[in-house]
Amino acid sequence: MAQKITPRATDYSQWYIDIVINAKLADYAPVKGCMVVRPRGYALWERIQQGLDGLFKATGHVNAYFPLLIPESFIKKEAEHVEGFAPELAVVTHAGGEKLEEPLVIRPTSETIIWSMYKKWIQSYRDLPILINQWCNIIRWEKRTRLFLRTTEFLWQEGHTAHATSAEAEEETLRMLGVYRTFAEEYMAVPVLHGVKTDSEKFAGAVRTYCIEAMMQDRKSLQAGTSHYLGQNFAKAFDVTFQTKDKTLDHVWATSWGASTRLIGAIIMAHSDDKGLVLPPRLAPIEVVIVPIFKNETKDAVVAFARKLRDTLAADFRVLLDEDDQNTPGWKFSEYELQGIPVRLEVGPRDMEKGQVVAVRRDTGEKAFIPVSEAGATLRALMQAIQTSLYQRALKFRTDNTFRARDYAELGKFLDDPGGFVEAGWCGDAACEARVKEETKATIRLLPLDKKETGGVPCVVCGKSARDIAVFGRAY
RNA sequence: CGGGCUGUAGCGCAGUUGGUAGCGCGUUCGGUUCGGGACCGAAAGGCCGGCGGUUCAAACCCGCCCAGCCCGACCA
Repeated sequence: MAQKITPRATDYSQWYIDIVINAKLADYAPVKGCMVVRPRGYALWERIQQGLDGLFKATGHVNAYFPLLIPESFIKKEAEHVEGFAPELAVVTHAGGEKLEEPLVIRPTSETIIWSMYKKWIQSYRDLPILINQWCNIIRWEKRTRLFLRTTEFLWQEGHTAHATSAEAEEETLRMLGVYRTFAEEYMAVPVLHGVKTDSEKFAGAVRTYCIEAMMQDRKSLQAGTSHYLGQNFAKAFDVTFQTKDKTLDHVWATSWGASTRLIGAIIMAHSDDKGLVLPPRLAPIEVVIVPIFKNETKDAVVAFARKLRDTLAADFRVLLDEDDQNTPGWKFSEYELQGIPVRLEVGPRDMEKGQVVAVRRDTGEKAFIPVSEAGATLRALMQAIQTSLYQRALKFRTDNTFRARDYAELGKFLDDPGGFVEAGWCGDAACEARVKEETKATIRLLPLDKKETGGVPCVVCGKSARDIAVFGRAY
């Protein structure tokens, strides 16, 4: 078979690539570091978009669109911002056959162009808050790329909000972090830690960066969403002020938050197995595939039966009926397992006689015979069970691979064997953080938001009293 | 951007001391099949990643470039 998935145990990286390519989620593009999102990958992205967009709208946000091209001078206005992004910028220097007066940066993120506009739109506290999100593509020139996880161009959403007070902006930052957390856990079935980044890991231009982090099956961490409290940094850089209720002038307070097609990588690496993709029902573009099983003489009857079943289910489920008579049922079973469709229904002559169908779960392989009359209700329950089970399994995996290190030697030991998240005391000094990174390749993924008491433990590196319990891990 | 591996039919690979390329799967056509990746027969499919060099002659030797993967440095 041409379609062969390298087992996870043999080569995890190759397994991931094999899934993406063989499940036809994406393919390599002619330009280095770029990928084509194929229809099956894009359908998944559309499900993600719908889910997130619904949550954004429910929290009062609206969508808009800002340009791809940003004057180079804009990027340079916020000192930290330019320093952070300079190495990964793609810049247009020529257009219309002429050299441009001012080079145009292809957006790596849109804070600058958006805040240049907010300056025009905001005069009074009455203009606030502004709660805008945009869905778009961005370009960051990456040295080392991986399908969905890190590509030169990628799709994402970026929310940019403007507020009258610091407290309001802080509240918004945390609200959106909560939205990401809800989405990851309830839609993607991926449990996440939520917390704040250390200064060395925070967004260039932010006061504070919050994030959600998920553990993949190789025990590495994947940052799945970020929410930034920007303070007045961009308002000051773009001179965006407003008149307050008590007639004073103040700079506007800001947030920004984003999640990208990387979420697809998270879903793949959290749930899939050596047979292929495993998708959470809530986000699966197709929830149920019906595979009719027939011989020439039984084909008409079985297909008619299957079509009726499909038409019944179509009202409540995203369902596909595969009537193809060239591939064998066995071939189809493998193919749809590779594609990650949560439930397969097999219907053959024997089932038809008994008025039943065979339901097979993608996640466990478990088979059940269910009466056709109860198919809808049973499927509904099955989807819920799969969704819950995927989450619980991922949560157990994370719990089983989260450790508490008492000293530096233990930190290194846990990171190497078996790997995973390691909680340890941290004094807050960047030097201690840097030493861990240098010597173990692990970073502080976050400082948990639901703060754990340090209990008087020392910093795992220097031994001074710890300010926080930090979560260390190797990351994508 | 450094170190390593790889690049030959759509995919996976073979190709001897340099002599203009082969296997499996897939594809197309015909037929038989069909409850876990079916079988028989026939056929199509190649600028050997690209450019340059050595040679009477290069998939093979040399140089440069490009791409992919892995390991580092940098990042969603």
